[in-house]
Amino acid sequence: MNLPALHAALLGWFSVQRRDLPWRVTDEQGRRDPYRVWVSEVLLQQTQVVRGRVYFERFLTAFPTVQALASAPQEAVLKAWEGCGYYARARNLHRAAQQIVQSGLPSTYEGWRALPGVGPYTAAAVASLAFGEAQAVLDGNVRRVLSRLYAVEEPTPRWAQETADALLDSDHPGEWNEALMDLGATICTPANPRCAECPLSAQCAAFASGDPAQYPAPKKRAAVRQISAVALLIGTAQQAYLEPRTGALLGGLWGLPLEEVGPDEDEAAALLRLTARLGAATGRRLGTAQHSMTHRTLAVTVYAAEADLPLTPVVQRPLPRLDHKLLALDSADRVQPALF
DNA sequence: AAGCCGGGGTC
DNA sequence: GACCCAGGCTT
Repeated sequence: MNLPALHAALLGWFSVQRRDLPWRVTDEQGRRDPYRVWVSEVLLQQTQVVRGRVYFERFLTAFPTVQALASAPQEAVLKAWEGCGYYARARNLHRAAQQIVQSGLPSTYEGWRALPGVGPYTAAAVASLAFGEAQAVLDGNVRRVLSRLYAVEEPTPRWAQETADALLDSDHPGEWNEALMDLGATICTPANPRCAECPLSAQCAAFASGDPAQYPAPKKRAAVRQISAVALLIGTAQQAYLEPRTGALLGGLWGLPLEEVGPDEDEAAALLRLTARLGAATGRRLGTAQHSMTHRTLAVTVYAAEADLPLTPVVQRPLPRLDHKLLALDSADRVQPALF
């Protein structure tokens, strides 16, 4: 591989085709705010740029500085993250902000890597983009570009990182990293890559093979589980009894009280468990909502219920999309006597 | 190394 | 429905 030619080709393309993104703004000296870079990188973990962009604006408005983030309640941080998924990212971001206020802002790869929620990718991205350190990022885009460049169908993590390290333009590490990712996102796409517009096609083994899209081979994925559950709406879609969710799944968020329908169980049994736990009286059936997550498909049936429990305004709590769907079953066709 | 963690875009 | 997305943490 001719490295100088590779660097010149990609950086030349990037100088013209780079995407204009809010976390790429620089000051008069051409420096970026490390806080903005860090927030954007965490937001973009397993999240596409178009969506990350919306949440970035929302998040930076709520927490313009690392001090503002550190001093906010965790629930406010999760509220700004509501609907974005992978909520451990928000909890870790919050914890890391508090560590930064205590111990100072890291300026090296190793320093960033030590913070919660900052892995090899994010540490390399912040170190190179905000501090000019020569660290190569390896994300899904880079993995795919390298897989094609060398026609390696099943790149191991080790091979991919070593190859990314070897190709890095140490004189322009931040630019190089972003250029490689932009190429993967806009030209070297998973399906139907636009090789005719690619600045690296002349050096690309997958292009030479005639079927670049076969690289890399698809990853094997875990089977999706089907889950049924029942939930109670005590109150209204605007003002309801909500429970905090704990554990890995949706931890830190709130939602309607919910019970899973066991494999050898009918819905009535789960409903009985739920009403017994809360001392609630079941009302009418409001409907069933379907919700799919990466690893499971949920069918949740919601019942109206009465109980002597505190109601809180829904807008005050961070709720996952699932619970917004459940609340939407309390639809306009339901008469709300309190309003009349 | 493999599972788990959301939600949505795209083909 | 399959596959993916500027991944990281836990086991």
